[in-house]
Amino acid sequence: MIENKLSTKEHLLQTAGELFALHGIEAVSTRMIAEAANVKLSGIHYHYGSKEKLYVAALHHAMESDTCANFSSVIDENPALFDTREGRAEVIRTTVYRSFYDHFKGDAPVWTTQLIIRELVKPTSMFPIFAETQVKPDIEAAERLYRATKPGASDTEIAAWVDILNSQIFLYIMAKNALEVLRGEGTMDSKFYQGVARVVARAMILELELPLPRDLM
Amino acid sequence: MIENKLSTKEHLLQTAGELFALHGIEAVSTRMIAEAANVKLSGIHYHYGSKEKLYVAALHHAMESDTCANFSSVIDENPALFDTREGRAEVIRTTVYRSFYDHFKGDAPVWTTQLIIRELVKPTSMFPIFAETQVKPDIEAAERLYRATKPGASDTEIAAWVDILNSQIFLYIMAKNALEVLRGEGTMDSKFYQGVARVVARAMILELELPLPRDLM
DNA sequence: GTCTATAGCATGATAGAC
DNA sequence: GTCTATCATGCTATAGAC
Repeated sequence: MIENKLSTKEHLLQTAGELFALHGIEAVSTRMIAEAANVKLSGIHYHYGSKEKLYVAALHHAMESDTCANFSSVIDENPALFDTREGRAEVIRTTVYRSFYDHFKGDAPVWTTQLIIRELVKPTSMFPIFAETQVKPDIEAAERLYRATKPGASDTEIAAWVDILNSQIFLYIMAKNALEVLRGEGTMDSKFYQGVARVVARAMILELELPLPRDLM
Repeated sequence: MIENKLSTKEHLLQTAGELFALHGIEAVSTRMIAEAANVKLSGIHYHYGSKEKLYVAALHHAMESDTCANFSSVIDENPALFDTREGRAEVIRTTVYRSFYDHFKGDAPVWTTQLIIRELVKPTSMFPIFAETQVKPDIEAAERLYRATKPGASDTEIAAWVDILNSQIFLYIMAKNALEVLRGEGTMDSKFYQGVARVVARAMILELELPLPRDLM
């Protein structure tokens, strides 16, 4: 494959990104990255200057290539759904199902989303950018959706409601290993996440007192 | 205060436990611990042998002194509630409210529970003990509760349902700093957690199609 | 751009006096 | 039990030949 020939710099970014996502920035040494990428240690500093700049570059790349669904993107796709109670329930169902699918599709976990999620545990200087471009639009869309049904809802109420979805994705990404030990090896498969999406969608729709779509009854 | 005079060994355990809970084991050096505890570096190795053994001792202490409510403890306290639909809804409400209260009470976050939660992200050799003594009883109690209402429920369905509660606690402990940046400094207070408990309890009760207690309507 | 060599520092752990 | 060294190792980063 001719396309497989990444430049040394791109190759380093990919390799480092995977390692950072898997173990966290502090647990990954430049020597580990160099060995995994089959590049000499000094190559990292030649191409990126420092370990931290390499991390920033990897996170930047991850944020740019992230296309996971959220309330904002689903509503933008079909704004008319917003106008009826049935439509808003459908928005919730679609957002939940697509979120789980996008985060956990395929056998290999997507390192780009893992890396982004890690910013929540130990925010770096990049976190404000992530918050502004990715998180804020999602939260604002969810607020509009919630208040379209319950106009007097408080910020706390809405935050807690959105976090039903976000926290579960966060848990399954951050604690995947432990949960597999707990519930059995190989149990965290795509069928599991599909079942989870169903329960989460039901819970969020019912909490907002919207009508359940037929396939969730 | 005479009672305040902990032995050097106990004092080290407390100090190290707080630091491990706050920053994670890898980000805390033995020198940091020694300085914070006002003990010489060699004292750590004299009393505990190694950094890892100190961590194990701190985690062991945390697990022993953990008394956070869960489905198992709430049901044991009043088994009669199990028999009616209204009672089971009450069990859920109580478990959710107490869980949030126990994990986030007071101004100072409880380092013992934080330390335990961290085992989920990077499980150590202690994790199987934690899973067996703390997690399994809770999960089994939740399974009985769920199947008492929906006898044909799958393991996945129940796991997803229990994780509505567990994941939210996990998120608020692991990502507290980031969420405060996102939602405003000082917004993650006890009033916030109370509001969250209400939403989570409503969602879990409604998802299981049980009747809402009056104060959650 | 890629290599070898090494500087400069922080880490976990130990030895031995008191 | 507590102190002051000190060791061995691994880390990030740099210098300079090719």
